[in-house]
Amino acid sequence: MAGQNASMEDIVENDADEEDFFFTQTQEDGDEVWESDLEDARGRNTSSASPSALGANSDTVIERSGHTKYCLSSAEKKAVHSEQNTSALRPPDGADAVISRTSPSHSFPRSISSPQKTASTCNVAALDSTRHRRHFYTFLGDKAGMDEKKRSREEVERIVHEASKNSKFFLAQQRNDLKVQERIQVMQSKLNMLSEPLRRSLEAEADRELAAAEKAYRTWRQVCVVVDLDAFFTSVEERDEPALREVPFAVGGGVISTANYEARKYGVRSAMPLFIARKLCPQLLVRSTRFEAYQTVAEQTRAIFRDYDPRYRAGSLDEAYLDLTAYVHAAVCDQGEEPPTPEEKPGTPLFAPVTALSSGFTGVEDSEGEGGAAWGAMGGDEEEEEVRERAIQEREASYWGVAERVVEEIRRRIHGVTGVTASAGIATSFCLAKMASNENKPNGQFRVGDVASFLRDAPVRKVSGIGRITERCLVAGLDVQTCFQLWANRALLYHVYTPQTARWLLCKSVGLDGGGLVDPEEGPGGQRTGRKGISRERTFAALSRKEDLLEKLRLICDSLAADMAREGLKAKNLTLKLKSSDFAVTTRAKNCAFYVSTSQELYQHALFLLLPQLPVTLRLMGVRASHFQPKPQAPPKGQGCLEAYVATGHEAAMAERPPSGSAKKVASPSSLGRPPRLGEGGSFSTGPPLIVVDADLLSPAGGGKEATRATVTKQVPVYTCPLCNQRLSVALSELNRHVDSCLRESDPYFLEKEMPEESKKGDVHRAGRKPCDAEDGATANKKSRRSENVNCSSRGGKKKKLPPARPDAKPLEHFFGSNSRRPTTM
DNA sequence: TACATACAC
DNA sequence: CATGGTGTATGTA
Repeated sequence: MAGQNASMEDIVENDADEEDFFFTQTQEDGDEVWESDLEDARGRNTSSASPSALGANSDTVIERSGHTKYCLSSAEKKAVHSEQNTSALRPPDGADAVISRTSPSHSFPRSISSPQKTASTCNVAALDSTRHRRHFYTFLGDKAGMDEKKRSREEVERIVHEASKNSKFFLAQQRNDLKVQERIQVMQSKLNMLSEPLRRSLEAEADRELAAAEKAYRTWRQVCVVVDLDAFFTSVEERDEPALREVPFAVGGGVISTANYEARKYGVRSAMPLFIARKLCPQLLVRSTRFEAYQTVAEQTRAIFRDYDPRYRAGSLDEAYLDLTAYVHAAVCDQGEEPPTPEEKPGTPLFAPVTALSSGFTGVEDSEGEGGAAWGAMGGDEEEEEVRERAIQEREASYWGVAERVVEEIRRRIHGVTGVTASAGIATSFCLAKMASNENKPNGQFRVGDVASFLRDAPVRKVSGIGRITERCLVAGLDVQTCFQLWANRALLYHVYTPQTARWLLCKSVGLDGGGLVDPEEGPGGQRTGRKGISRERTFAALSRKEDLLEKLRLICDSLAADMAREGLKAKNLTLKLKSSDFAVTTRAKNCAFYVSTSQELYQHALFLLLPQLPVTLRLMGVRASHFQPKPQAPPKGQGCLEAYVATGHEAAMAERPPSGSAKKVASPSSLGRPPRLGEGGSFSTGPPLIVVDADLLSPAGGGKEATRATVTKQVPVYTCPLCNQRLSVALSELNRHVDSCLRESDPYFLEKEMPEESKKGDVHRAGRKPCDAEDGATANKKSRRSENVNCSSRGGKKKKLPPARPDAKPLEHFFGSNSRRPTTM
């Protein structure tokens, strides 16, 4: 990837402040977005392709420094593909630079590029002058497709900038950038205070942890493979309509999901808004997504993966993690050979021989001479050792050769069955395989042979899990750009990051999975944890009017409830997400007293979270449900509600209850003073909002966990208000009043339904709770909104937590009023 | 627990 | 004119 290499150097070396804007990069090299991780219905049927059926006809093999690259066939190969990063293979000059930058004497004490500033004194201009601008452009990915560029990188930058610079989005990005900049300043001042003794002890700690991680995770024989479908969405479309292949083409809606390689030549990228894409490439052809088709293809590929690793993990529709160790071992044995044993290559700290590195030592392949001793002591009979060594290397080569042919076969089969090409990475850990899968796409594969040389010059950003922000912190804060530098500055990591994060970074720097943080991509041992949450969110043209916002909320809740019903989920925790028209994001969460699942329940609780935030002008709302009710797996027979309640307390009783709908009266709903409305099924969006207080919501929660039903009925009951979670030790009539007041605040239509018109307004906020906002009444009356009243500019002032029972009126920050009444998009 | 952030895709 | 949606995890108070 000569082109890629050039761009990376561009990024790394070009500190010039030639641009007067910075822009955050969202996603540099993902091919696809918008792919939710649909349930991987991994079957356990392990039909197995014969290992001996390996394709032995790889067309292209390029081997250097232990890395091997395969190409399916040159005819199938896209033109954009080119050489791999050669700088990683050419240590001398690059290595020198690296060493000098990271030698202890340089890394401590830290020199700081800009004068010490407290975070509060930062301003855009000052930050601007010290900025590595190029990191912050959006959509300027350095992937293949740019090397035959019809548009130069500079041109793309200019166009993107032009289209972005006056947008609210852009301003929001700048705000976020400032925050990150403050973080970096904090990091730097922390580093300034790092004493040499402390640095040494941190380094020792880092080395201890790394040694432990090496021992626990380093493998030399595990065949980890990451398979990734190329430009997935567009590839599927192109398969069905080959003419699309020849023209710049993308799949997406308002935002590009995937651009084909033609379009990428123009700078069109995933996550790029369509209007910018059109500026870059006016003739761009855009289609909307056809998820069913992609899903079908994904399932076809998964059937193939299962043949090689029944425990494979699907990272997404277009990505899978396979452990081919067993398969490859079997294949090697089938060839009448003997796979190398683990003992033949004991794990060794990767960068440990620093002195060897600085003197040009490049790793295992250089097993002759003095450097080799660092990787495996050669003792005793030298000649015998050499013979043994050679035999090992032969078996080694054979082993990985088989692995590469297996992966090639997998890719060939994928292409044959689905018509879509795939790229793959092969390595001894998944994080390395993941990095490698990007080395040689499209339609190529890459094996990490010599880990040290692969990582030495690898930009930290290539590590899955190190994103834009972390990269910036590492580069600007620690002057760390490559994985090797990450390792070399490990003491600093332990100083500025939490031990957990530092450990994780350190592990990645040497290509180790694990390290404490759970990697969503890799996952420990292929364990699949059930889903933790489910959410729906929607962007729309900015809205201010209360009834408009509530309408959106209802639609979202309807949709979420449908999804939850489909999966049989009931949740106890709800999070409301708001994005104001200026792109500031706020979340508000609450625990519900009881599990909720219906649209009505979701709506009531979400409303309770939303109302204290009003007035706001929003462009997005979302609701997330989490803390699910445990699924009734093998429900214990004969154990009724009561026993469960007594045995394990209220929670267990909740869990044991039959699904909604059956008898569950605890407190009479009719006692609320008005007729119960609406049965179970009705969709919320079909009628006006209705208040429904499920009988379930009003169950008494006794004075303690040990309380039984019997005692509850005898004592003064303690109720939990279903909306505000307040525990009330009151008579039922008093409870009813309380609930009414909660409802009054959470449902603007309540009064219309319950009271004569006249009495509405003055009565809205009487229940002893702080009014959400003085304007509520006006809002409900469809008055047009003043906008200048809420500009609460206090940055940095910590928000007080909102006690669920008495939410403060807390308008969103950066409220920019808007009276836009455009038709909504939902 | 609640909230803000970061990340992947 | 105009910048997405779903899910996971961590840091912090």
